[in-house]
Amino acid sequence: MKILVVEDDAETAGYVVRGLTEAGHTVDQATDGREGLFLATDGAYDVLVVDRMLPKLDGLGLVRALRAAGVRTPALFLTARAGVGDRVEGLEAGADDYLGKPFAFAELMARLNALARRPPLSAEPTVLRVADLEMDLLKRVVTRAGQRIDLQPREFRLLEYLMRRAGQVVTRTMLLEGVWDFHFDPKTSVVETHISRLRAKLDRDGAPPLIHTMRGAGYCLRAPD
Amino acid sequence: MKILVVEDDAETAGYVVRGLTEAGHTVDQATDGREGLFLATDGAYDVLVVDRMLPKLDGLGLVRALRAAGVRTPALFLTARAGVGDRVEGLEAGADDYLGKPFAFAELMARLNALARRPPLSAEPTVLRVADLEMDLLKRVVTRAGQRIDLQPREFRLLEYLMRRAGQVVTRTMLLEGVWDFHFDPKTSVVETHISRLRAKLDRDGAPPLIHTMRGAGYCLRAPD
DNA sequence: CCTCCACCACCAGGATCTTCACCGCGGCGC
DNA sequence: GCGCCGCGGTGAAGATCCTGGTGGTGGAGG
Repeated sequence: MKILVVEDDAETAGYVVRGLTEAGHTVDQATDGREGLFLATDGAYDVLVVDRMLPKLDGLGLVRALRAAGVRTPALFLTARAGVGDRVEGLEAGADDYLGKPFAFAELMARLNALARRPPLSAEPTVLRVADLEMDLLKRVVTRAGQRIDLQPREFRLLEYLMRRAGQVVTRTMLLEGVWDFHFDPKTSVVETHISRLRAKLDRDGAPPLIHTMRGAGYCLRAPD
Repeated sequence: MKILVVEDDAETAGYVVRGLTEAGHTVDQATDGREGLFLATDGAYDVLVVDRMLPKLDGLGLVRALRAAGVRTPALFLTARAGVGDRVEGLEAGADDYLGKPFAFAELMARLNALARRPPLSAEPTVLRVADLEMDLLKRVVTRAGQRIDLQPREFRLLEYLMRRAGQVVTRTMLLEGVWDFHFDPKTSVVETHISRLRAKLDRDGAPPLIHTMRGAGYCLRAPD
């Protein structure tokens, strides 16, 4: 899930961003309304978390502008007080939900899931499987043929990305964006390096390789025939 | 299904009773603890819905009295506050589940079904166990390999949280929220400090470590392989 | 055979975790 | 009230571990 957090208060922002990141989401951050609007207009987010009061352009204006631009990404407002008046105003502007500060992170998460129309925890697949490779997202444990494999955070993220797109070709650019949050080409072989490390761990004792190189295109995780 | 609702607030009571009746259940009602106890003692109910705060005899006392009288009908507490402290208190008294107000009727229904379906013997576990580590919630006693370990209140809370989620990764954010009731990032190493203290007590005489660091993710309480 | 791309061993910088000493606050006994 | 004591939070120092960059090697494809 890709989330944009627009919040000027560094403390709140940090807390939210950290929590969302820990929960395995990709998070971008903006500290004022103008920047938020700029980022949000590309529409690549699943959901927005927007502070009601912001420098340059406040939350209300931001969402109104977004809607006017035809962006329908659901937005949740963070607000000091969530009185009825505020709520109406916010909903008219095109917000989808409200959360008063201070709030419990768990509640934020639940509401975001609801907004993004994701089934809450229960239905969320907690285990990814490709051939004899398993990844348990809750336990953060990966096994191949029942054998435990431990991965570094980045390796884990990389493998998760690949497993969620098993059978598809995944380009280097996709990986840089999805796993590294790089929106540019670092001109180094970070990706290759990590693919290499991952292979070394996955195919340890002569197991058939799962990660296939698509020369000139990218990589593909697929069960061997 | 036969259900007893003990609730003094007429509005909430009406809401719950109507919903349950419409769902095809037989519902009795009491408006204070004394009356509730009187009705519940005949044990003819499948499940009880009990407000935490009641005139005459509060929910805690009611359930305690019932259990003392040998009635094991599962009980669900409705409560304004559902903090960890309250929960522990409630569990000690013999409640089986908690639901904070305000609540969705669907959730109440789901929880009641779960409670009623539960084999009566296995009431909410009063003892948590992970490998050779045991925590008795009633006695507030923790032992490792039979050896008593005493913990400070906060350490106890932390360990309880971890044990209830044994095998899963628990993020720092989850801990701050669930154990400290912090809804923000304190930007200090409170969590780490207490994890450290807990480890020191748990793994005293060279016992294999139970708390595993998931670098970049959080911690995980798990039996060693 | 040549070129380009992919692979991987190695390293240093830095992020993250661990531990420790210290201190404040509140409870308790006097 | 007063002072002691113990719990629990703070912050910094040090250990540990990750990770991205570099560059040489090897193999695929033309």
